[in-house]
Amino acid sequence: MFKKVLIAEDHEIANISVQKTLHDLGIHNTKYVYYCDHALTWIKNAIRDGEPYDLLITDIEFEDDDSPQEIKDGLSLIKAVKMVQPDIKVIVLTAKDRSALINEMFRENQIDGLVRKARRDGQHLREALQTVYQHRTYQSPDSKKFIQEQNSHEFTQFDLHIVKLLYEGISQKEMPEYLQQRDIRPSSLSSIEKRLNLMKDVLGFTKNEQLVAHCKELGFI
Amino acid sequence: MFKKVLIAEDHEIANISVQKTLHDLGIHNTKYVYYCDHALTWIKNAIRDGEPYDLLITDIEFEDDDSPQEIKDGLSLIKAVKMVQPDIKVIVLTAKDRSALINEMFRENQIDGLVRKARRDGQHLREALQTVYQHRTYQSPDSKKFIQEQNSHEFTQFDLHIVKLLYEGISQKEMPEYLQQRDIRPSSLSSIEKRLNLMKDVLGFTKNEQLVAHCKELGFI
DNA sequence: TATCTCCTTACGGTTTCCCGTAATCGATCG
DNA sequence: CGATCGATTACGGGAAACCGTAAGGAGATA
Repeated sequence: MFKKVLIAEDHEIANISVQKTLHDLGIHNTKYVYYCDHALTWIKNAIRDGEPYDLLITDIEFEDDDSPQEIKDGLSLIKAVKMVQPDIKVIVLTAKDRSALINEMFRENQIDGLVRKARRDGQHLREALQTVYQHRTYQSPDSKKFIQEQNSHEFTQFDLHIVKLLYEGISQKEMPEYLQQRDIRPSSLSSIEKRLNLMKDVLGFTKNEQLVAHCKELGFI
Repeated sequence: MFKKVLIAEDHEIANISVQKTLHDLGIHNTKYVYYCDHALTWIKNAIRDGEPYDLLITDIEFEDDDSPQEIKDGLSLIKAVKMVQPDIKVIVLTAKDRSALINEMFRENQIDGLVRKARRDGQHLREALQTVYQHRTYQSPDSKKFIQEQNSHEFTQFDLHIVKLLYEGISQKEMPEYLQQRDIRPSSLSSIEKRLNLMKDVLGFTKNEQLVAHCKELGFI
């Protein structure tokens, strides 16, 4: 089993449980941190000392507080960590379902396991630890189901831009101007309308309100 | 300190930590359940056996799964529990900030403590346990701050109804019909428009998209 | 260069939404 | 009973969004 594990998770309550789970599995050399920046520092120091971590368990969403951080979310942390230690195993622990981002990370071999914070998450974490230790990838059942449901529409950068503008209160009529300023193409009102229609159609929505709420909920914007 | 505590929390990882926290404080007579219905049953049985619980620690959001439940969320659970045991102390543990609902529960003396799942939530839970045991109420600092920020607009039932309809993809034009069917008043298009304007005005929004996303994010709908 | 195709843009008619004003209703009070 | 005030509803003009169709442009191919 893994020997040396780093846990990056801002919620103290979640952090305690992960530690306890590892402890129960006989992993005693664990370090837990509440900030991404700290996580990266510990990873680097461990390499410097010739005793690198085997595994990083990290959340995705980290809350901002009064101590400003360089790295603000788990995905950025993973990228930074993989730069300095490409062979480290990574298990992601997340409350939200961000299928698009997560799928991409799996494809790029940036992560080895995904556990969604849900009813049986403790069990799933144990399974993930076992599976990833055997050099296989793991996804908790909830997230698998969700990803299957969810692959109905692949959002392009353009899609996300216009949804984000909607969320910021920009009217469709004003959008062409905004998009041109940012050198985003296409930029015409027609294209925006067409694209919004397509998204709503695929997702079974009738109103932009639903689309914006949906994207917000999934963490796309 | 409390002697007998019931924990209702669907996430196994959160549940483990709460148990551990209680254990560290010397509270060993704890029961943890993953469903609201189970929680109510245990409360009732404890009363029947003459050994009622001192304290209920409960989440608010419970995820649906394949085992259908009578009580689907923490607030309903609290109401049901208070019916059978009005003197039980209640600490709520929640990830989202539902200031309106929570404030109401505090006012009605339905809950004694509120801990938001955040960076220092373990610490806050310990503080809540101490404070509530002394018959005082407790709110974790995050939630206090949030409630202050948030009191810009007090959403009425009517407000939430129309926002919810928007979220469901109903056009404003169709809303009067819906509202009349459900005996909600007022129901005219004018009233709906006026109310939407007021909400957007207070919150500094220009579009319904923002309003819906905002309410969704705060768990109002 | 001519042609075909795909993507983008332009345009016009219809619906919905927005917003101000005026009429109606209902309860309270002198 | 009439007056008054607040809340609700009705209405109408103008703006934005919606939707189908047609025109324009860039790239690929022969």
